[in-house]
Amino acid sequence: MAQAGTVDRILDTAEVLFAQKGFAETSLRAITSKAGVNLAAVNYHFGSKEALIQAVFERFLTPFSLALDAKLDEMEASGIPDTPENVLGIVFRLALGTHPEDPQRAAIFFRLSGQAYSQPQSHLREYLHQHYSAVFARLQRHLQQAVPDVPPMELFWRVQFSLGAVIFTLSGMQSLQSISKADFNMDASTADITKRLLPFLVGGIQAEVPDQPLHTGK
Amino acid sequence: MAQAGTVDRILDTAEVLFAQKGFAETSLRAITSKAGVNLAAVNYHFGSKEALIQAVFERFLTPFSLALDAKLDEMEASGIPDTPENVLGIVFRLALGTHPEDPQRAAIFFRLSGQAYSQPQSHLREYLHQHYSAVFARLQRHLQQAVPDVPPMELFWRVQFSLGAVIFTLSGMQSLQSISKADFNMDASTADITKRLLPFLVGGIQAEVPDQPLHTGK
DNA sequence: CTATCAGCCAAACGTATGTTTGAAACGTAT
DNA sequence: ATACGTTTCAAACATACGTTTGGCTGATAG
Repeated sequence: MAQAGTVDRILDTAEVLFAQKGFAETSLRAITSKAGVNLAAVNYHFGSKEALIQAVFERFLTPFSLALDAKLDEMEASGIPDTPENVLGIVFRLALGTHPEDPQRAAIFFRLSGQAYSQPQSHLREYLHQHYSAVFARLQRHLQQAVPDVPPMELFWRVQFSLGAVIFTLSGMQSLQSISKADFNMDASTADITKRLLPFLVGGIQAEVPDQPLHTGK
Repeated sequence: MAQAGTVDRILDTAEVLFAQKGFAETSLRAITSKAGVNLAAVNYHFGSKEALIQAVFERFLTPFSLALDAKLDEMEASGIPDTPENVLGIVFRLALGTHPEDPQRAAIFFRLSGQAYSQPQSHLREYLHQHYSAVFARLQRHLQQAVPDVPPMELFWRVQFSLGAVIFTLSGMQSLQSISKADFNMDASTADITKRLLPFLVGGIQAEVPDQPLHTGK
């Protein structure tokens, strides 16, 4: 078994640098030198840079999706009603609270997700879809219960819109904060923005569907 | 003056490849060979790769922001009321209609914007902010008129959320479409998604602000 | 004590990148 | 036709990257 120190130091450093500068812009040399390990360690322990990236995501998403599954179990068992507020609240509290020891970790989580989604080459995207689409579908089913009047197709897109709002905002927070600071002289933490996000998303998800038929291609 | 052919062929090819694969992942050799021009042409006409990227954005955003400014003038002159639907409608119609000769161009526009925003190194972001923050602020002022009950700070974030929903969804449309096709057996064009986006964003922007004070530090 | 083997290390390898160079080709005004 | 400034071109340059190599280290088992 790999000695704990090296592998974890690589993962810790890589996730920070990937979140800060992106995958292509972060070299293995930057990671290893900052982590204080030898350059060859990455290929020795992970096999390749791409495998490193996947490992970083796996360490993030596996605990998250397990916890989300458990919370949804809990919700179903205790009869808490499916409202948009409840379903989205679970997700947000989990995203913010999965690593209570390090509040900045949540920001890294979102920035990494943003990087993954804007990555045009789809290797990583397919990997994520394969490993985590089940929990995602379950989430969407609960939301559908919450807003039965919204057609499933419409809801699918609204979930995508919500994902976009969340990931985009929280992954770009650093720069947005400087803008908001300049214009409003005020800070904003990840938790703050999340609180603002909730009513926005709820309002969007349960908005009335216009009854004029959408032009859906003949 | 530069010969029109070479410069435009480079810009045409670069914007497509940047949108498809990202900035770092697109080499000058890929651009120049696909464009049928010499490798050195990029550095000769633009100076550097980074300048090329900025030139691509300028060609996109300058006409867009000019047209948006004109439309807002028009709106103010003709006394059309500031409602979220009207303001957002103007933006969307413009984004979709600025290049009527090529409907795919709108998709490229959104993909490029997504690339720009997810780019963690802030050179491009600062450039965009410097050149286009004025129109952006004007847009936000109109929205503020539309929803006077939403505090300015709250509205600022809701605009960011909206931007995220738009850019994220439309820039990732290609892959999202394959998902939605698999789950719902249905296509979706940029125009379709835009139609779905509008009620979602309006619902989010004019959602009631929770009166419990936000935990803002302390 | 010695053999073993996973982990570590410095060094090198091959490749791809952005950029620069100097000469050729071109168009245009004299 | 000639001279001149601009544009194009093949080639080379320097650098950075991901990956591989072969030997070294140190703990563990026989």
